[in-house]
Amino acid sequence: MLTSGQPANLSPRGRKRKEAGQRLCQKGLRLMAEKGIDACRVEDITLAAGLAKGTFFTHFPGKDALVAFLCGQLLNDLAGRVRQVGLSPLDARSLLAAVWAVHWRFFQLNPQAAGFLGQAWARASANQEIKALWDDYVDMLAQWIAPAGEHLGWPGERAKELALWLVSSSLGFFWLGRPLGLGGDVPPELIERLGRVLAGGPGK
Amino acid sequence: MLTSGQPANLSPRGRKRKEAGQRLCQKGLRLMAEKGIDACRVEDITLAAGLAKGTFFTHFPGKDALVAFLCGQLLNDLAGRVRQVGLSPLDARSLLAAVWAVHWRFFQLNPQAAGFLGQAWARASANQEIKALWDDYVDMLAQWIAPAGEHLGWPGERAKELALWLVSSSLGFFWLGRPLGLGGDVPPELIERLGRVLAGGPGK
Amino acid sequence: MLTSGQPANLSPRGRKRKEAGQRLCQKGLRLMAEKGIDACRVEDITLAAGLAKGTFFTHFPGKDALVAFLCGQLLNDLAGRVRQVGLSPLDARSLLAAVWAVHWRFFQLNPQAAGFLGQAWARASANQEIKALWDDYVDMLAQWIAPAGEHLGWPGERAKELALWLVSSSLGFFWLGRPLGLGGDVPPELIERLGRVLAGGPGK
Amino acid sequence: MLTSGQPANLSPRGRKRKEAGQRLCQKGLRLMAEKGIDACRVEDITLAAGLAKGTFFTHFPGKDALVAFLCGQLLNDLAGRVRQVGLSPLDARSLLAAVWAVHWRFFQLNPQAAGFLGQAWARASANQEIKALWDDYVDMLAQWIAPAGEHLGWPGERAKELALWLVSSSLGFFWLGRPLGLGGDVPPELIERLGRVLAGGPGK
DNA sequence: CATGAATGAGTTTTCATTCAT
DNA sequence: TATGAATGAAAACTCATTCAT
Repeated sequence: MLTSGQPANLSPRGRKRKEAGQRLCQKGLRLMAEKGIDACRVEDITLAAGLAKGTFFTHFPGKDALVAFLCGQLLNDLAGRVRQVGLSPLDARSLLAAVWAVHWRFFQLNPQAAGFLGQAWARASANQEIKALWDDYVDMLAQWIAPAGEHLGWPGERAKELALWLVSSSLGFFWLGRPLGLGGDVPPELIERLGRVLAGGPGK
Repeated sequence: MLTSGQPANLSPRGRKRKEAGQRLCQKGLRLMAEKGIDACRVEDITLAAGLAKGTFFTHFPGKDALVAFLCGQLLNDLAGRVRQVGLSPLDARSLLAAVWAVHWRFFQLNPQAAGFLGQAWARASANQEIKALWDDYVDMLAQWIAPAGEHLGWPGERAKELALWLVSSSLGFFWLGRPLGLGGDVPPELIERLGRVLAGGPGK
Repeated sequence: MLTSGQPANLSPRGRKRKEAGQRLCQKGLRLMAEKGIDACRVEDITLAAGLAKGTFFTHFPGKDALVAFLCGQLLNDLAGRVRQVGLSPLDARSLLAAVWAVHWRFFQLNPQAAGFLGQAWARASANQEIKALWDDYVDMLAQWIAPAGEHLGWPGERAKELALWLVSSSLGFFWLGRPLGLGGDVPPELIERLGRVLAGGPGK
Repeated sequence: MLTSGQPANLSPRGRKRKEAGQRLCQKGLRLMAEKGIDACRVEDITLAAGLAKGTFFTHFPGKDALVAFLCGQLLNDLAGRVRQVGLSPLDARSLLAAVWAVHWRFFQLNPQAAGFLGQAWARASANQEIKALWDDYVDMLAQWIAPAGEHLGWPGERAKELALWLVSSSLGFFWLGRPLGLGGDVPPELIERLGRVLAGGPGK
């Protein structure tokens, strides 16, 4: 696998191998997001990474494993950003808004992530590993925002739905929007207003 | 094709064929939504419809055609419901809220539709027909809601993004939520509150 | 089948059916010669003949049967022309030349026949009926020309080879030539000279 | 591809692969000539070559490619033999006779070649590559024999037809003859006489 | 470890033929 | 008899995965 604890003391050989694995991830993410997970062959990825087809299987047990690994990586990344939001004390509303904004910005700046996760999600029904990753992520998010939600009158036992709403409204927007050429350049002030307009809020 | 024009006098043979075509659509929608468009073989669909494999190709030129046809049908259905919203005069905020609610309810009651459209979307980059259908739908929606949006300070030239937001936030929720067992039973009052909480609106 | 003995007293229904069968043969010959026997679907033929697909099988037991029938028809036609040559008394050389010329002209004027027979031949190994038709034709021809051949010193037990030579050198020329755009307009005097030049004859 | 350039240092792996490719060609030629190009499945070929079905497609992009490759190989072989005829100075008549004899002997000794080329030809209308190969071959041959033809009174602008005649009268004979069991054992002296008898030449 | 040739299961699609109407 | 919908066998081709070198 690729997640090696120690950051240091790698033999030059080990370093090269690690770099190869990272290239596999990078190129794999890009190609799968662009061409579609199914339409992207293992060989496309290894070719882009400058490796031979067979080498792929020394890094991952199979194509599905790469998909799951990338899912985990992206969700991990997101989780880290969400955690940082919690470091600064915020009132309930601001917390939710901040969490939402984290997701929005992440997908706006990583259209590949939106494209990839959107597709990967379609496999959740067939692939237990992916489903579990998403489940865990939404769970974690729900625990984080549950207090804020309850403070605003959102029932605690429905926190998962609130979390799902935060994720899906941002991921969905960019996933559906990218192929249409929409979303990439929405100016910040409009983003803030999005929910308000929708909700019939004051709009200022 | 499956155009459901006149319910008029069909020979018993014609009726049978039409029913077969509808069964193909129904079962196709269900199976593709559940197992994934790619994972669902043509034979799975015909078997479920009680037909032989080859019969599929007398109804549709290929698998892609069924996917596109179903996309068109679902978006058409949605468009019809949106149009009905316009019949009763509403202020800007209520209009947007109503349009959003139409989408939300549609996907809540048709989880298959969410599952299917979510996946079909992944093929928009590769399948021009599907992309065009989506493009047209978002376009139509944008024109419908542009005045209301402008009334609330949302720039008219960004109406497509607003439309996308309305669609994606509802489709995304149910698409991501269903495999997790979320979304199906969210009570109406929470749904109304969703956007408000998110947007930091009054929330009460 | 299509070969009905009685030329007359056909009910109007019978006449129509006979005409349909002839249309099937005509269009079938043309389409198969043009597109290739395998590439030409049964439906292509019935469509061109203004009939429904299923009707084909009330005229012929299968596609192969049409191919064989057309083979037989064409070879029959050829045989008839060859027989006419025998009616006028000719010396040995002139007889052979005349028989060859009959074939040559037939294929020059019926490029479809050359195209069709050429392909049909490829099926002789798999289709006993076609093989038998050819075998019979060559046999018949061999008996016709054997005396003339022997008169010129060609051993009688090799008459089949002589017959084959007469047929193949004309059929081959037009079959290979047509797709290249060659052969259709070779002027008569060159045709006469063909064999002489090749054989090193006087050439005048 | 199968370019047989240098017989030089090939890794044992490369040698094995090359041999596999050659086996594919050999068996493919034989099977297609015998059973018919269309009736011969890719798997028939690979099985005969001791390989798995999929391996075929690592050597050739598809079945058509093998057909075209074999066409090219056979015509190349023929071309080489024709070129050798030109090395020894001959008068016009002898040159034409020699060129014809080269074709005749080639097809007599390689009945598979006749069977295969005959069929491959039927695909010239559909397959541009094959058509081009034949076109080039006839063109080349025409240029070679044009002077000799003109010397004997055959118009230079009709040299292609003369070339076609030389090829088709030999290829046609063996192609049509083999399934009938004719042609394989025609003694040399009869071969020489063939054209003379046909042409009404001296016949002795 | 890296390589890339070999594998073969799996999928779409075609089309001759059957048969109920 | 004519029709055309249904059938299902067959074939080409793809590609994840294995494994000898």
